[in-house]
Amino acid sequence: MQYMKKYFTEGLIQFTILLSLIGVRVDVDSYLNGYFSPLIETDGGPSSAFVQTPFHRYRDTAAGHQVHPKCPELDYFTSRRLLNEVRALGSPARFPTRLSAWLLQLDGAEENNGSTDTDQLNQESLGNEADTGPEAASNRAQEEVVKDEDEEISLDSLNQLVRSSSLEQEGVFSSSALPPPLSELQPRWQDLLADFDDFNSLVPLHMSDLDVNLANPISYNASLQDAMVTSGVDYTSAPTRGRAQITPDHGASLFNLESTNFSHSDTPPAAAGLLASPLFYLPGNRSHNDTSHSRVGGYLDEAVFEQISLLGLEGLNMDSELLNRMEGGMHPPWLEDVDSDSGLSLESRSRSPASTFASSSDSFCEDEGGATGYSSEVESISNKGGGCASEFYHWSPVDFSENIWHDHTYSVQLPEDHTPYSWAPPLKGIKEEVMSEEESGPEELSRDERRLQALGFPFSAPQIVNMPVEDFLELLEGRGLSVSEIALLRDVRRRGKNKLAAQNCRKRKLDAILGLQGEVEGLLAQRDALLRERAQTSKALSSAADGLEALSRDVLSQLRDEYGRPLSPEQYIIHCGANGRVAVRPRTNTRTNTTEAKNAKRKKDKKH
DNA sequence: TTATTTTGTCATGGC
DNA sequence: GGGCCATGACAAAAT
Repeated sequence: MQYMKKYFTEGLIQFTILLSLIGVRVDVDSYLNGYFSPLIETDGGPSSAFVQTPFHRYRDTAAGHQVHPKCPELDYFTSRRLLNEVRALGSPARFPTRLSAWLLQLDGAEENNGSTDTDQLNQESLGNEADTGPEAASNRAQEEVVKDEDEEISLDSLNQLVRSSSLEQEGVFSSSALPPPLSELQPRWQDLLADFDDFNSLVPLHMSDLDVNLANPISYNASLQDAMVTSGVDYTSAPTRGRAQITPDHGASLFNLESTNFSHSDTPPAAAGLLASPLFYLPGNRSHNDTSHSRVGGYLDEAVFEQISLLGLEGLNMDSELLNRMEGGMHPPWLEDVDSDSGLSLESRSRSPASTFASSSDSFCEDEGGATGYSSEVESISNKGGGCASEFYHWSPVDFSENIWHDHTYSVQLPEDHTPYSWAPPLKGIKEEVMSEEESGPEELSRDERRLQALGFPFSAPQIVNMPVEDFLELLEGRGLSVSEIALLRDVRRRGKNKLAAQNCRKRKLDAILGLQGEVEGLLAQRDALLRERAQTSKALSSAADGLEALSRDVLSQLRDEYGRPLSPEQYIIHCGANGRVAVRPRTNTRTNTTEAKNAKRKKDKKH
């Protein structure tokens, strides 16, 4: 099944290239990630990332520079975002200047946009290729070879040491038929012992190198990062692949190489070839402006005016102060503050309509099938034509169907695109929205959004959540809201913030688990390496001991006792004192049989 | 249909 | 004291 999928994917890519040749825009990346059909028009908006945290920025890539497929760095999405801003505020008629300017800028933006982003993207891609390409991999491989050579050198040195000692002994004692006097043997023994000192010094040096090598966390971190971004798509080659995503402007994400499983070896040329391919819309490429660009621009215009036409242009009785604040700049101060530590969606697709509303902290009921509880209260207030609720009730309710978020993917959003009023759904949400509109009608609203909508409150839940506390308190106090309304707003804010906090917490927990997993793997690898090192050292030491034993026997066989008889190795040993003097001493009872002791030691080592 | 995972929410504690 | 954040626990939705 995997092979079939692989072949199907490759075939799909080839088919996509053919479609691109004939001018059909295909979003392969989105298709391969299962967000929506590759041929469907991406109608939606920027990523759901309303606020961001560093880990969200780094979620999908080890280096943190990978462009997420949902990344709203496209003018098309920017335009949709502006549209959503207008819609979120109730009516475009409230901001005629801004809206007109925006609409007039569309054509200019079509011509001017995209090239810089794409240029930068390509440069980053090439830069990443240079940093993480096969050259870097080759360097890493060379480093590993050097490390291996170090180990081999250490072991070879040890073996040569033992062999040289033996050869030297043979040369010394075979050169003369008569046994040399002990005074002549002593320097030789000192040389041999000095060699053993060198041998001793070799082991800790080697072990320290081993520690350095094994303690190097880079490899573990890299694999961990790879594992973290591996989700259905093989990202294991990401570090060397670099960012080869081709992202033309206006949302026409033509190809995303990250969705294809290139191997380490063929990725750089493949990426370079694709970058240079006329199939991709590169900055300055004439075909870009002539084909996809204009076509997407046409889609944009159609979509924009279609959406505007759906908004309704009737006037709204907006609170003048709020209106002034919003008209003063489509980015109120509290909404500029959304670049916080979370890239999570505040809005979520509502749970089941039948989900129970069991919050004990507020007094609002589900407003389905006839508003009850708080909704009815709001309605009653508005019907009476008094109170703050009536003010908000005349607001054109925010079209929350366009603001349904269900981004559980911690998507990345570029800082320049985090316009707080843009509550367009992420791509996944787009898919759901498209499907829902075609099949089952508009998406259901979240519980809080339904309440806010029933209240006719001019702010969406994310706006309530992200506005500074000063503005929020001013909102609560300066509007003459009822206790239940204040409780609702407080609950909305509290739940929204806690939702983000929970998502951050879970992400941190996951990262911690993955980090610990990598650490455990690293420690296991280090343990294995140390065990291998110990075995090698023991083997070398045993060999050296054998050589020493042979040398001792050779020396003793050539020595004579006072009666002219050769010394028996079973009765005498050659002892080296601390001062370097070498002497022949009778064996003691505790050390009568070195062979047995040696064998016992070997058995003991084998057990380990 | 069931088991597992994901997500939202609440409660609690610390800052 | 209030707001915010982190986190465990629970329930419901999603897979």
